[in-house]
Amino acid sequence: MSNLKLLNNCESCNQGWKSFKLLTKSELQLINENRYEAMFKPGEIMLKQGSPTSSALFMSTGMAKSYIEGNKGKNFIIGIALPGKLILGPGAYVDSRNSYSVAAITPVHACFLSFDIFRHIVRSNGEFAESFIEDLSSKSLWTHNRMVSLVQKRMSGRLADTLLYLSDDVFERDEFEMILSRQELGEMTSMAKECVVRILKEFEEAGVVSSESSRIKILDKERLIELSEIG
Amino acid sequence: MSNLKLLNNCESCNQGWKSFKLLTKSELQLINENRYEAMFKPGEIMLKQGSPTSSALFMSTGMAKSYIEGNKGKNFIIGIALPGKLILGPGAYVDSRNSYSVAAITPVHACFLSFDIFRHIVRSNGEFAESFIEDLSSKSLWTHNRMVSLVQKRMSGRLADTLLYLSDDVFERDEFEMILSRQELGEMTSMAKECVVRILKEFEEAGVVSSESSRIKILDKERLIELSEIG
DNA sequence: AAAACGAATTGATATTTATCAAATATGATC
DNA sequence: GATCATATTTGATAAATATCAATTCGTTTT
Repeated sequence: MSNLKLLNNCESCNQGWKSFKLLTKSELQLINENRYEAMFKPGEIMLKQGSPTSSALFMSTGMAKSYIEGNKGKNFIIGIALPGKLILGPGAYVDSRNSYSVAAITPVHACFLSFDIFRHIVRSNGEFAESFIEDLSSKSLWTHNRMVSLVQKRMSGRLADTLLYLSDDVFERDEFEMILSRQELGEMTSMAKECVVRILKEFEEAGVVSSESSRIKILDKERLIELSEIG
Repeated sequence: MSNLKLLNNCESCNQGWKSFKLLTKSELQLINENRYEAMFKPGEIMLKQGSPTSSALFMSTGMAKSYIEGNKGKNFIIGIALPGKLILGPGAYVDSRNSYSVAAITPVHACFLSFDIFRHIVRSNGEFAESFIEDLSSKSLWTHNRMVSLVQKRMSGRLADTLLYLSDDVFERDEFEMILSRQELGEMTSMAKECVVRILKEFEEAGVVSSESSRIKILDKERLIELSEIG
């Protein structure tokens, strides 16, 4: 991991979190002066569960997976971290520990921002605080939906949900590089990797998706949504 | 549901949320003047999923269940709402809809507080905002733990977790009234009610818990924790 | 190109969990 | 206390999912 300062400042960063628009010039400058820029190669851990939450993380390019290291070494993938979104686990405000790990999937370019300063600004800037609360809330809402999906749907419904997530929220297109291995898809949908293979094959045979090498294409989105709803 | 004003004001309410201590006199008064007090009988719905989040809710006495109405009428119980804790779903800051329902289990005495005013104070009082963020964060952390438990553990581990939750967090003692039906225990642990019965019986036969009528006693907490860890 | 490695796939089987139907218990109501 | 409704329990069975072992495939290394 190299650590050159590649961006001049946060103001010129076009991947900045939208909430940063609510900061004053001096607040933004404070953030800017206390950031640390880094590059990660695929597979490298950017944030380790259990380590102190000394910083909030922003990605300017690349994709990463957020995951919880659960019981007996089994991981649970929370979701894909994307540029322009805040990465700051709930532990920051509870026990000052990162509540999950984050690992780069593609090459990642990211900034670590001082959490102390972040916290200070949250206290003093009400609009920013509200915006942060909105961010926390929408993540929480997403987690709730996720939980209901995982708990109430069968494998095909869960896998359909994850394919829709990748298509709608991550790549914003119907054809995309499958950046997760079958194992990882399993860690996201609570399935054994072999079952991922089987259900995916079912989807292919039904003409819902096609996959050549590592590329996935959603052929029949209607049907995929239906599969998600059937559960 | 009757609606007498039984408490004079928030200041004298000894069940108030701890964050309220951070409010100024005038802020607390504002809250107080815009609250609406209500009593609920067991089974009555206090907050309905999907309805507008016009208010935050505080219970001064009683217990309620928070639950998501999921796919095909199946419920998922998030947890037990207790006096002195804020009830305000993440939807408030996202789509202005209650993201889950809340129903009284015992008789409940509660106050509805204007969300507009709550929101206004969050913006203007940084300490209060931070305290609210801490609250959101700890709920979020709890949800993450919950999700890992539900996804990675087998039935006995999940049920052990829920019994520990009731004992440690809800009743704060090892013997308590089982306020949830087997059906509801199932909605909390993602199990069929018949399976709840069976596993509970296993626990009894192993001398881990005892239950006479609707009273549950944890006899061997060590072992129950072990069961939770085994998963 | 051959070898080596890990990921993906497949089939067979075991385990876990849900469902169904029936019986029993519990509690509320008259 | 009899009756009704509902919750709990039980046993039998079915469905869903995981595991194991073997093979194939794709990449990288030699």
